[in-house]
Amino acid sequence: MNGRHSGRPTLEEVAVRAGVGRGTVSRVINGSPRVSDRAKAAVEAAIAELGYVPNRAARALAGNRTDAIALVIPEPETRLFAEPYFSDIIRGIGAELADTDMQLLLTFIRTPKERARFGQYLAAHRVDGVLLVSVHEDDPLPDLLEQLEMPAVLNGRRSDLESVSYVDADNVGGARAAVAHLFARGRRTVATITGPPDMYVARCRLDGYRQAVEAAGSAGASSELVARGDFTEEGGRRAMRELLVRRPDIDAVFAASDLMAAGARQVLRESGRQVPSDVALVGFEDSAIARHMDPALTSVRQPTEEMGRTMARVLLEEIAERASVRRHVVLTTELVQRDSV
Amino acid sequence: MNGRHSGRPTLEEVAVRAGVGRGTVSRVINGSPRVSDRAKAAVEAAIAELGYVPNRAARALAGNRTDAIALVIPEPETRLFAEPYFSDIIRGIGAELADTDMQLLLTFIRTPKERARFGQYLAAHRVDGVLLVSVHEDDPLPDLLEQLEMPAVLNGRRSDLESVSYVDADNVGGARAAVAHLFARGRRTVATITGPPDMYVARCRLDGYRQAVEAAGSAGASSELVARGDFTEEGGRRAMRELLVRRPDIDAVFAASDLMAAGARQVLRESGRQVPSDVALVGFEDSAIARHMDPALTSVRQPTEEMGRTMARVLLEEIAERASVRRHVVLTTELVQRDSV
DNA sequence: AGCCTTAGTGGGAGCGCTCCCACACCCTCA
DNA sequence: TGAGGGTGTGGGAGCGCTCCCACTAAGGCT
Repeated sequence: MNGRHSGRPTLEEVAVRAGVGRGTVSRVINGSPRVSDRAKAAVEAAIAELGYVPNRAARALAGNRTDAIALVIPEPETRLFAEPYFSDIIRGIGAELADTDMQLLLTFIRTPKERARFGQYLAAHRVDGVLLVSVHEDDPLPDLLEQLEMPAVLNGRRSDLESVSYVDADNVGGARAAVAHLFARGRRTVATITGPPDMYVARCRLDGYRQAVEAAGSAGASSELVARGDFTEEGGRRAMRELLVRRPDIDAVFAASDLMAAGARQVLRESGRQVPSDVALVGFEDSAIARHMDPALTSVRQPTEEMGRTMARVLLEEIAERASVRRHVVLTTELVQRDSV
Repeated sequence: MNGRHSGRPTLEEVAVRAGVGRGTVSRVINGSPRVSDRAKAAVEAAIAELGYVPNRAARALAGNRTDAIALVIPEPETRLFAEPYFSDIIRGIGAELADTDMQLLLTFIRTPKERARFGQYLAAHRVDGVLLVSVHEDDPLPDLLEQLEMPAVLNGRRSDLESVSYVDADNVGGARAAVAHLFARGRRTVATITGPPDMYVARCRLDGYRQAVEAAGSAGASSELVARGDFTEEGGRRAMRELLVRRPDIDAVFAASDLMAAGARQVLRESGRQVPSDVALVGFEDSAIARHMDPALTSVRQPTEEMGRTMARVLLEEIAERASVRRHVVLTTELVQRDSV
């Protein structure tokens, strides 16, 4: 059944059926304006009658393109895959691609070997473009992409100076709003648990915290109130313990991720403090964890699905136009109020 | 830069460089045994020197295959995407595919239009095989796949009679173990909150519950102790309320999903009951929610990543051998004990 | 009327592979 | 010594498209 000639109609057969040439059928399929209405109608009828579907491989070979983009997920993040954050981004990407006939390739990069292989993929132009999630500051992939002139869009950026196109959330603004909210609720001693300082996103959230502290006219951002975490639950616990030692009088904590907030809450409870009556708590990301914490965690939501959509849209634009104009998009965040503050 | 001839070496160029014919190079690349060691070495050297990477499109066109498989995610489940369950499955699939040069295509099916389009994809043989997650009983896709003789593997099955290849977890055994554990801890009145009865997985978990109840020599599975949920948190709340009305003396609940367990716990707390002292609680899936509930939820873990790996492996086998031998794999589950029982 | 444009069209050439036939070449055996 | 089998090999013929050149027909201008 699966023989050499599978009986599927080809463009040539459509042409015969429609009584036109191969070129005309190709033009109709690709939406060229240089086709008469009569020919177009005939071709469309023939396509419908025959149930013709273009052969992707032939198209790719002849056209020197692939109609496929890769979504690259580096190893350290494959865990994060479980987060609504990622899945929403992917949903967004999928939604944006639905009307296209771009294919979405999922690519995990775990080992240096896989990284090298992916480099070859790129060099061999097996995809028309690349979507990169959660890039680290020292990730060489974006530079490789740029060098190969391969259209690419990052989710987040590596630094202020990011040159490759990216779509990011307003981390500074989100953090600022969260901390401002704590002050507005009458909290005075607002601490923060940061992400790893070598991650741009972590620095942004810390900046937001500092801005809010300053705006509140508080005694300036005392460095005693800043503890370093690493975006993990355990890191959140460690940082919280540290903060309680340094400043037992803390009455609010802004954690730069929900997971760290969860860790912090455990430590707070162990120390006999109630949330929110003794210490208010705000997280970042608005993940499932936030909703299911006790009390439910107030957190900063990023427009994740929209970010995914935007990433895809931006990439498609970059692929469409040959020239490589970089695009930088920053989407606003929103504070989701629950019971922890 | 991206011109017609991109300067990438072709198989022909490799042949010239190695001083052999095109056919020989092809044979080396495809691992044919009918090549002399001398020729093989020469070709491999030439490939390395030139940095040759086969052109996928040309290969697909000439070989009538695609070296790609699709992972299909139907709409109602795109939300579940956020669950570790899915992401682990995908991770497993990715891991298994890493050593292959199979590509993984992500395909969401949201609308009937998209479903139709995907049918065309299949008919046009744009993929070599299909991985299907969370199929519903009335899902026509598996039958379509079978009819098209397209290799396919389901995650879970539609019924006992499932004919298409599948990889499933031992839902019956997992549920049985969970409920047996409740009895072993001295609970007497063990209720269950089921999934929707039109889902095979829900029926399996209910079966497991019944088996354990019978084995415990309890007064048989009183239908009073079985409440119907729908795998959602709200469904869990509703079912729990119902159970408390029918049997206020319940001292344990087995929820067929963690999300329903979370809903149940809320209702239990509202009714003034403590978990686990008054009522013990067990979930299913071992999701992030389970770990972050208060108290942490004892739950049945499925070997999700292993399921993903197995799905990919089975699919690759099915693609490799032309004949369509169906494979049915059931992997064991494990009770993860936490604080809710 | 003659010329130039433009819209619309057909089909050759080629994209880079795999498949497979034909052809050496070597060894065996009678 | 010759027929009969392997092995290993080269290269023609496609796979189904897109690109582009050549061509026709219909109009617009002087």
